[in-house]
Amino acid sequence: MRKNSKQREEIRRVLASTKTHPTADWVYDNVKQSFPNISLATVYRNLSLLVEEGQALKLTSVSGPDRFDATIDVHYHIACEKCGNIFDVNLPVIVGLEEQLETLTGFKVKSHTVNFLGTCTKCRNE
Amino acid sequence: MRKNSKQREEIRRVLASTKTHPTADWVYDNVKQSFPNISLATVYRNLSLLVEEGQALKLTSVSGPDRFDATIDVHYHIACEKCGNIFDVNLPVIVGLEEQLETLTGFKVKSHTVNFLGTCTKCRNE
DNA sequence: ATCAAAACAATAATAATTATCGTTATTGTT
DNA sequence: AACAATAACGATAATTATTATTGTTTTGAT
Repeated sequence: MRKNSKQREEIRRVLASTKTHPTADWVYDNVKQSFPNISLATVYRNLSLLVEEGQALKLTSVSGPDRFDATIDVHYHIACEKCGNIFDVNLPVIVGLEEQLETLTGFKVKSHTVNFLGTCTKCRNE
Repeated sequence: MRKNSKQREEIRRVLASTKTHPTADWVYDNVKQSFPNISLATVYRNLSLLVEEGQALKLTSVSGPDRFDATIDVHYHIACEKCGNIFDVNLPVIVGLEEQLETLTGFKVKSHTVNFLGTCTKCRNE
């Protein structure tokens, strides 16, 4: 049976407070403000729990640590090669893709992600 | 100035010989047949070089080590949650997406990937 | 209030990848 | 063909990211 904890609540809050798709380490640093003794392992443990429960997404990039996202409704991402930041993309979600793929392949398709790579507006002007 | 090496040539050959999107370790094991003394670091080093030169792609999955792909023309992937394998998807590449995104965001867009997650036909029937 | 189990902090362990370093191989130049 | 410069090598240490372990504390159902 799942039990609540102050720490998990705060991790959830910190993650939900940003759109920067932070790493576990970033969450750790921020949760420290209210829980100075929290352990990084606790942050990893709870981020995994949140992902497991469908309350957060784990993103994965070509290099660097995993990132987490409290926005769980389907949306796409673009990563900036230069600054490494990941941004949400406002494109409408492509519909019918998954069904098309199921018909085509016989797979059971659960989800899909679309990831763009490029240079963000800020980095272009530097 | 880049110099050739027998090892790099063999790594390239082994990677091109499969459609399984292997890990560095798998490539290492296979290259060992012709170069028993090769070092894993050499495999990593050369896979990175191939990626850098645009002769291979580095894929990234939600869990587990990075995977490499000698097929560089744009195509999409589907990962099986159960067996962990990654397969090529025969869907036509979506055109115009990147341009649309550039207009929308001011980003310079270089590439995009589409990754499906699901259960492959084989694992469904087990 | 009791008590089992869940969660914690601290930290060791593991997995994946990259860096270092002394040696070997490749390649342009004599 | 021999030479010199340096890229690449193999062995291995170091680093990074994440997960597992362990003894203690907190939670929540009874």
